[in-house]
Amino acid sequence: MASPEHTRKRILDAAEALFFQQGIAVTGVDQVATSAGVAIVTLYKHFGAKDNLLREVLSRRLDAWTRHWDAAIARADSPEERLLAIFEAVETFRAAANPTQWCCFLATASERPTPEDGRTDPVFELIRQDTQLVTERLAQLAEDARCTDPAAVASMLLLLYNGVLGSLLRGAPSDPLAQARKTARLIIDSLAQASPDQAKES
Amino acid sequence: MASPEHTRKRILDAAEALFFQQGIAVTGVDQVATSAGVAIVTLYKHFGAKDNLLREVLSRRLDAWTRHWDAAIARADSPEERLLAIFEAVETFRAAANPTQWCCFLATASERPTPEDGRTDPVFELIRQDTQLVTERLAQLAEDARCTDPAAVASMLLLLYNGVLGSLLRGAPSDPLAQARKTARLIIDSLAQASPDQAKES
DNA sequence: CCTGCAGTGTAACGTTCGTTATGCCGAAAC
DNA sequence: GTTTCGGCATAACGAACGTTACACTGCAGG
Repeated sequence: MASPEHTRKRILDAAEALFFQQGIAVTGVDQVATSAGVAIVTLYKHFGAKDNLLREVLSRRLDAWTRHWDAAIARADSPEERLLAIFEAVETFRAAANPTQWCCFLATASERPTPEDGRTDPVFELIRQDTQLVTERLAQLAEDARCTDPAAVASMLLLLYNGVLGSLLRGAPSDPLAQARKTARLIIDSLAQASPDQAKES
Repeated sequence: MASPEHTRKRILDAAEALFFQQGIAVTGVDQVATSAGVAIVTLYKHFGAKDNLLREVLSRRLDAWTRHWDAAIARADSPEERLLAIFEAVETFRAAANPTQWCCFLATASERPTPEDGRTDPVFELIRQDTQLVTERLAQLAEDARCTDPAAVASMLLLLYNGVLGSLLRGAPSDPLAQARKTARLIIDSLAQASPDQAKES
């Protein structure tokens, strides 16, 4: 009934849920173990330290998020829809995975001291990877959509994406994904094949 | 050299900076006291408990934010500009106050367990007040601007506002305020006195 | 049968944290 | 000159936390 990987997964699931529903620092290791139905010793056999556990949770999360976004892009059938796929991905991802308050990476960044220059923190490295993934992908998708100003479109969509995540945490607006999709369509329609004169301004 | 109120303010300033640059739970009371240049005993004489300190920091922050927003609205000279004033307020507020990573209220919500129904947490009450302030004000301003769908405009602007805050935390896009202003203008121009047919969809 | 593995329970250690008690100092007020 | 007030230093307590050690159980495979 308990293969090592299954135990591992249970611990990761419990940690993900607790860390990002109530906060990382405020969640004790024993609470994670109890919620996963394992002994504290078992948790430490698997992960060694709380920070490693957090790192593996975030790493798994980054993989899952990438796959969901990949799938959403693959389902879309036009460059414009592929730009909007990020919001589809948020929806399917939240439906499939352990529902957390909002974004695990931003939540971690929020309650963790930024490492002083020179120091390299593997957890912050994952946060950086997440930001890099979203930034570069949106830039690429905006280019593929032949926008007149791809960089501007990418920036605005990243702003909307961050807005969706922040809105999930705040609880308002209540339907951030719908609002983001509407706004994104507005942006794309205005800056995609729009007349070049109104695309020039700052 | 040290009036009681001055000492109080120094403690609040230090707490605000530390809490929201590196996280609340991760910041010890002694660290706040040291940073403020006061003794731990003095801090407890003034606030009694860490949670009260946090509450007063947030309360002061809500007041200051309200005032900055008021001023930005007063400076604007058209209904559309008054809708956009929230982004001006973010800018002047961040320039004037202790610069924090992002939004104190969302940061607090992120690392704090949501109180179970029935329980009433004064800190969460302040978070709720912040959300209520932003929501209601944007709705009112959208009405004043005679938008065809004021509720939709208010929701989108709240999404953008949350996007600005989240982007500040993420560090990308690098100029969230500029992106938000551009996007907001797009929204307002499209849904303000726009032709009623395209305002009906979804 | 015995070896090895995955997991459990208990207990403990060292640290940090929030909080409080005690006693002292310096300056302003009467 | 003494009282009062705001603040400081030290020390301590109890609780919680991250972490580890030790001894035990149950099960699979040779």
